[in-house]
Amino acid sequence: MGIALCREKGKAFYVPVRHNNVRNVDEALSILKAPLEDSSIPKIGHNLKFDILMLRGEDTAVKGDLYDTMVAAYLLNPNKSNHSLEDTGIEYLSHRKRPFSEALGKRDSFADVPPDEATPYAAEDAALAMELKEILFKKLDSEGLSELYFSMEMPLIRILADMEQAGVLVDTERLGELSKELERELDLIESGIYGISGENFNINSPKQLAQILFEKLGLKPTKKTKTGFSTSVEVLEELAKQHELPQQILNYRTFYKLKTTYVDALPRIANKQTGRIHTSFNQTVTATGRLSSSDPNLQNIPVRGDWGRKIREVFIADKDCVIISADYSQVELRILAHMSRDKGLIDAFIHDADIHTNTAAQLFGVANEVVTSDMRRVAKTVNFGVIYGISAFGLSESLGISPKEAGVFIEQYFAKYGGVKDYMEETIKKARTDGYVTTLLGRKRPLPDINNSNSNIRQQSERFAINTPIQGTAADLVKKAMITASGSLKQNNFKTRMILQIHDELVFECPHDELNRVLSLVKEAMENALTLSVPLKVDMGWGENWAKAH
DNA sequence: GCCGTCACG
DNA sequence: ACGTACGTGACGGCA
Repeated sequence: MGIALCREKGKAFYVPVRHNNVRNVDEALSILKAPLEDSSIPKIGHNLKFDILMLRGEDTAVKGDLYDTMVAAYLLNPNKSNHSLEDTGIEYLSHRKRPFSEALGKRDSFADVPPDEATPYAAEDAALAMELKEILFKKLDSEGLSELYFSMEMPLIRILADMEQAGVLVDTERLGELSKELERELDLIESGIYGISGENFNINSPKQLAQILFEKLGLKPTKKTKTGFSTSVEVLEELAKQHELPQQILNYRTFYKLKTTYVDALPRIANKQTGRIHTSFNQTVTATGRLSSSDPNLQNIPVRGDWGRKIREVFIADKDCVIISADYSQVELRILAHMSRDKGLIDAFIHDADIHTNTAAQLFGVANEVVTSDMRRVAKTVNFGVIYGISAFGLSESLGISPKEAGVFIEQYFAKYGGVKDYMEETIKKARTDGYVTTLLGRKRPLPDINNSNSNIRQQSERFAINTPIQGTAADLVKKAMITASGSLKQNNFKTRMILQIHDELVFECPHDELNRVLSLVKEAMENALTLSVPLKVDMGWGENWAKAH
């Protein structure tokens, strides 16, 4: 690896750091350390979080303003699936850059690329980033996205680097025990399945499973996929009413998923010395402004059921520390209340009502006191549906009723929440004229198909138009809370580290003696991240592991 | 490399 | 008649 530098357009250099077969690398780094740590010198680069983390490994801080062309390109169009330097160069400069894979050739690491080959490649990177910076940051300005970049996304870069570097401690020994437990469980279920089926087959093959279910046993398929008959949860749950096999398949799938994706995968990734897992928090992936997490994804760790608890118990705090979890209560519905200005919804949140019970009372025309759990379940699904850009079909699918019946619920909802109805119509109308939608803090998502003549495609964009301002504003809010919280932790010289973000939840690792002060600091940062027309509510918990913090 | 499936918010 | 809930990432199977 190394650092590519660019002093002026067209003139760039490559400084090898830890590059194989190059001597004087420490000398190279020592020359660079001063300017890198000089906070009056801005730093330009594509994916600066990577460089920051790499240089931290060389005991070098990167100070000063960060002009990250990857993050800039993302804000300009979050719909794009990748914002690589290659693609961004082509899009904004028609500059066809030599791809990284080509420079790498058959070698495993860039550090093995001979310096006389690595230099022109890396220098091109640096020069391109420098050229892109001029264009992209002018464009951010003209698109009204500069404020969002400089006050939110830029500070976030270092915070995400901190979180990735901190990592999260896992009890690898306990994961080993859980793996054995799951192994035994799976063996048992597997034999049972073969017994019922009368033959051995690959349970993980949807194709072979479909053959057994729908041909051998003659069960009636209820749903199709592109490739054949579906064997998904909904289908198997339906089939379970007629035959004992589908339920066993479901049990098998659940345990298999937990074992392969979490229990067996996590210890492989954990640092052998420290036992900590270091995810990547991706800042330029989602269309709505959320973060994503990968390698491993720590935003989809199981939480439901006994096994969810067992798995979250392995995410533990270091010696003399506790895990703190702080999550926003109903944040998206509160944002909907604020943005729609719907009187009933705002009123419910001001009085801290149980929002789903409240909605149920409205939908079924009864008093809150007589709302049944079934009515509440329906209302909860409707509330989710509203945020997703509700459709009769979608609601009918998730409630297991006819689209006609679902349509009645939707009509009833809009009759009671007229503000939400008007807001949605206005949002779609504005999206049609503008060609994009925005969040409360001005994040944009272009909707190129909002006027498409194909109604399916157009309606999909209409759902994006409804959902993105809500989901995206929630993302803005959490990011702002992260910046405030991490700033306060730093200012007070706390040892507490923010270690995870799961969309509406922040997780901290906190020494015992800081606990009370950190609890109030975090709550303050999160509940006051934005001032809305409804209060923001944060639930907090703490304990020796992530399960107990909930 | 895509598909189906399923873990999370 | 068509095909639809929003946003992700990882796994195994299969071509």
